[in-house]
Amino acid sequence: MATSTRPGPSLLSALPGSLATDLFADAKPVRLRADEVLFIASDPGDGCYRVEEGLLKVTMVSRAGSERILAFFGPGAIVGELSMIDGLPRSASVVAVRDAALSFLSRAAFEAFAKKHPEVYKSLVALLAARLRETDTVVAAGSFLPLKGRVASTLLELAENFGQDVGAGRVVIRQKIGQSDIAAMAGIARENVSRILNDWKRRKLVSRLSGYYCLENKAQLEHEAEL
Amino acid sequence: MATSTRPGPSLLSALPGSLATDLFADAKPVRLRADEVLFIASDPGDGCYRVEEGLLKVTMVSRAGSERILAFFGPGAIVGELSMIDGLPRSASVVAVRDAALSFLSRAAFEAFAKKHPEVYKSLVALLAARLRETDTVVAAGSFLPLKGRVASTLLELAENFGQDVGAGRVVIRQKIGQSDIAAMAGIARENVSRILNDWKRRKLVSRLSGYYCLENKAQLEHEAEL
DNA sequence: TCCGTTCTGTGATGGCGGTCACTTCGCCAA
DNA sequence: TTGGCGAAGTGACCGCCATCACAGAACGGA
Repeated sequence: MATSTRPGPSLLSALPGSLATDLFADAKPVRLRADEVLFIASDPGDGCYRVEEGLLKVTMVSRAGSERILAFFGPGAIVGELSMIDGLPRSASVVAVRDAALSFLSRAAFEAFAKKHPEVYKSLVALLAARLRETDTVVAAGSFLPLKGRVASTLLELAENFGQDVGAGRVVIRQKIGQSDIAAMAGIARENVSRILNDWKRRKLVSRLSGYYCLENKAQLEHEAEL
Repeated sequence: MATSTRPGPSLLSALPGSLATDLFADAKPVRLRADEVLFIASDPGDGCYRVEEGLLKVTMVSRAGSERILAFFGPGAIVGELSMIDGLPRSASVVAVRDAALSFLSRAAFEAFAKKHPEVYKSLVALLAARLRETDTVVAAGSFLPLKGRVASTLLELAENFGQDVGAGRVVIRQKIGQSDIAAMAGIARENVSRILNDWKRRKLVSRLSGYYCLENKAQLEHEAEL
């Protein structure tokens, strides 16, 4: 029943309905307040979480303190699966952007479940494959695109995950994302995001409706994001 | 026989011995000459290859023609698994750096095998997880490190895959890799690789023995590569 | 051994984009 | 309304690094 929220919450994260339900059936609930840290890179860790509600960000932080956001994850998404799989320390940090509720699944629980339902591996493999594709395009964007291109690319990624189509190719990003977050995703300075976004507002490529960014002309943005 | 070269060819790519042998038991052999293209990004594709001998590089190429090398793969490595998994177009291009021999495994063959031996999924998952970790550190390096750091990071990655320890912390990279390739891996200009490498030669951090780069002081390089 | 071709070394130059320093806006709470 | 505070806008500056332009080195045939 109702396996998918209509716009498709994210190819990058969700497991197919019934499987996920069973897998997390008796996972331990975890709550986070806004800005609370779930874990940081290099922490030991051997389980993953499913986001039930709220919003998380996955980041890498430099010694100097600047952060690069690898992804935002909303309801349905899985985080922390790498350490669950290989038992190594967490590869990145995860922080709640706003209050969030999660379910924790230990490696042991996962393996027990997987023994009975080997199909989960298929889903896991699909999930990892999708992440790998996404990360590869991030590397490519960082290598080839100038500022504008990277911002365009970032907006499109957000639209992919949180976008709601509202006709005529217009897409609203249904999460409050600030410029500094966009900057941290694109890996550029916040000031430049401001400049670029304004330019695009004037040229009617994007707009802002009560705090939410809206892509007015997705096609044009895709063109900007081309390698 | 001889499934493994002694130093452990690469955490990032190989499957555990017996499994791999069986899985690729009747895979179709493929041969490539140096510089020949196996496939390019966006090609359709639904199978993967195991490198039997030779050397491949995985790259993203921009419209403008510049390339970013995501990885080099030698014997034992698996390439093209993403399309095998999800059936989508190839996410990157693969080119033979020198003459190479591969085994091709179709998606169908893989799935048939996986039905009988669900353990392969575990290996696949481990493989993908390792790749994801690697890619994440590439993103981080690109975000935070200055030129030197990225070169250091690149050399260490090469050492990881192709390094042979020769005592006293010295590691030789047992593949002929030119400066332009290092540059393309680090995502910087070739000229700067030259400058940096010379600086390091003077300071005895690296050396070159008949065409092979050698890390004389791995610890110091790791320090350069720190976020 | 000689030559061509492909790699490597090095300076000069310029531009993209980061940083700094503010100002202005928008939102909420008193 | 009115402060207050964080987010967003904008200009000026400046440094890192890509680019350009060659000069050597090295290597691999003929």
